[in-house]
Amino acid sequence: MSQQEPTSNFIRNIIEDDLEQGRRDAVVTRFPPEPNGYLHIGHAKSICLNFGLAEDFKGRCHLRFDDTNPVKEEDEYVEAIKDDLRWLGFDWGEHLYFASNYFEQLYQYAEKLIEKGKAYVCSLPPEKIRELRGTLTEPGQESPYRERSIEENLDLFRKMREGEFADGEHVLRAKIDMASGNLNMRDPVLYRILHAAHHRTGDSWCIYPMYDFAHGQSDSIEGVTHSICTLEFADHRPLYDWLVQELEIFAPQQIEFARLNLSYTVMSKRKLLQLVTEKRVSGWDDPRMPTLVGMRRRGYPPEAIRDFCDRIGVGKADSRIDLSVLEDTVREQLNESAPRRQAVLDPLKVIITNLPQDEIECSAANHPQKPELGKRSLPLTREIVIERSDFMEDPPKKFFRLGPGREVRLRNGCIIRCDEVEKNETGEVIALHCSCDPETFGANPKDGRKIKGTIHWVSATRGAQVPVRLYDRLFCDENPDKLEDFHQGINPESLQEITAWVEPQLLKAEAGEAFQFERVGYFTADGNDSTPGSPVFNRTVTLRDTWAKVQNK
RNA sequence: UGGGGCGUCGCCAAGUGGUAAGGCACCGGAUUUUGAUUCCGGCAUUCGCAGGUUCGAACCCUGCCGCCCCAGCCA
Repeated sequence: MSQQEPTSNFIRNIIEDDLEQGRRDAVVTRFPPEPNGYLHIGHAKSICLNFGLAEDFKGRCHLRFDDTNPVKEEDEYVEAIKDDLRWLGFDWGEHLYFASNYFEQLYQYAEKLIEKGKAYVCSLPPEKIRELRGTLTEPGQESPYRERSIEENLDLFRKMREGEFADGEHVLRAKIDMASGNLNMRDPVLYRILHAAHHRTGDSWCIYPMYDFAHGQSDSIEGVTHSICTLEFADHRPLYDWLVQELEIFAPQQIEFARLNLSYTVMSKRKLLQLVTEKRVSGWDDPRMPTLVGMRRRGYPPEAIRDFCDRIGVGKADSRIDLSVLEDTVREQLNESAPRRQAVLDPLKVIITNLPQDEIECSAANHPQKPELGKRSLPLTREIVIERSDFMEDPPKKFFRLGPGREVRLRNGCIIRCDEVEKNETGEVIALHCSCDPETFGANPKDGRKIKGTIHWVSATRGAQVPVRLYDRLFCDENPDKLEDFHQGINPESLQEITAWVEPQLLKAEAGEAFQFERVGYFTADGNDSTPGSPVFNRTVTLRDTWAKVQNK
């Protein structure tokens, strides 16, 4: 992968400047997922950014679960997220944290705020709070409970903690400015009552801090210097800074960047969850999903995803990256690492009428550009199958494949000529009768004739048939998010299940192993459905196909 | 109409007053027992628009235009 200097971005510039000016003497970042769902490629951008920055500036990056909402979070997700992170290749070392570990500290911070007269218990019902918040253009109105005494606030807040009230009865609010143009500053709710068991703290608490009262303080407690988040939190920064200042604690700097959007896919957890619950896909790890588990199952190497995150850059402009960028990184990675094999997706029988022996052992390189990866043998028999699309009865001049009377090279084998086309009653071509030139195994024709085309094949008697899933983009609309209903953009042909012919070697494929099926694409043995001796292949990505491009003109 | 953010090639993105990096895509052409890979070459006289400052502006100033986000006791 690219060893050159990472391209600069505004966050790097800020950090470099902070270091040079002496505002900071170390770099501490963090990746703060909420354990309420699976990670997707958008999270990968944030992960690569945070861990990458820490690595480049010789600092550290924490993994902190932002678990302040017990009704949505589960331990199962914590483990899944850790697993994804490790798979991507990142290591948080000893720095695994949970916002819930700070609940007591956070509570003390809240009392401090009350004591400073900067927070109060508000007993308005939710609807009333919303009503008094005002609108985008009109200022809000102050809560009638805003001027409660410090003593009363403290007493009420302590009783909230003790469980003396029901959910929603009271709330702790910051006392800031109901007329602020920034809605987040209109006395935001800091704590709410929630009689719910938390995945880590169990029933110890019945009041839980809101995001705004947990995130910045958690950053502060951990000594995070640069708290990097997405653009929609920019409006929260004044509150983040206000809390840090009023609490008189270490001040991290929040920096916002634009979240990732990928063409032909949706990224919101809500929509992804919908795809799963509505059974439009087989699960969070369906190979068509933009989730990390899905991409892993599809066969995308983690290196490719990291390379992708490097290539797309970091900025503040809304953008949508073309899927081809991701596919390119996947191909680049797999081209290097995947052993080559032969497989036929859509078979057409070929009978080699004059093959000198029943079976000939052909030697094939596992990777033509890397002889060190060795060779394997490939059985060539009188009956083989080739790709239907490699034959045309009435081919155009530039078709370098098989046609009546035409010659073509069998990859890793010899040259054959199509002598006869066999059809059934309906006129469908069912087999080709060909003759071979036995002199051309591993050699060019003696008479100097040039054979332009090479096609792949599989022995019809020695090859095997295995299930293959051809995946395509989940959406045919470039930006499903802007559709009235994103379901309208779903690609009805995103999955095609077929039975393909593969060379004998492929039966030994192990779950997760990736291959290039020559001239077709990269395929990975499915991690869930493959069993020893009977792999199931997922098409990870096709090969570039300039011939298809020419044809479409 | 309040607050915040953004506008550099089809899609991303460097650039921070000295005369437009790079990647993807696209278009040639060479090599090739994968129409793959690899390799060469092409691809913004111009930076949302209009003025201004300057010897000189994508970068500074002014004014417009357009797009995104915010009214959860979600994160």
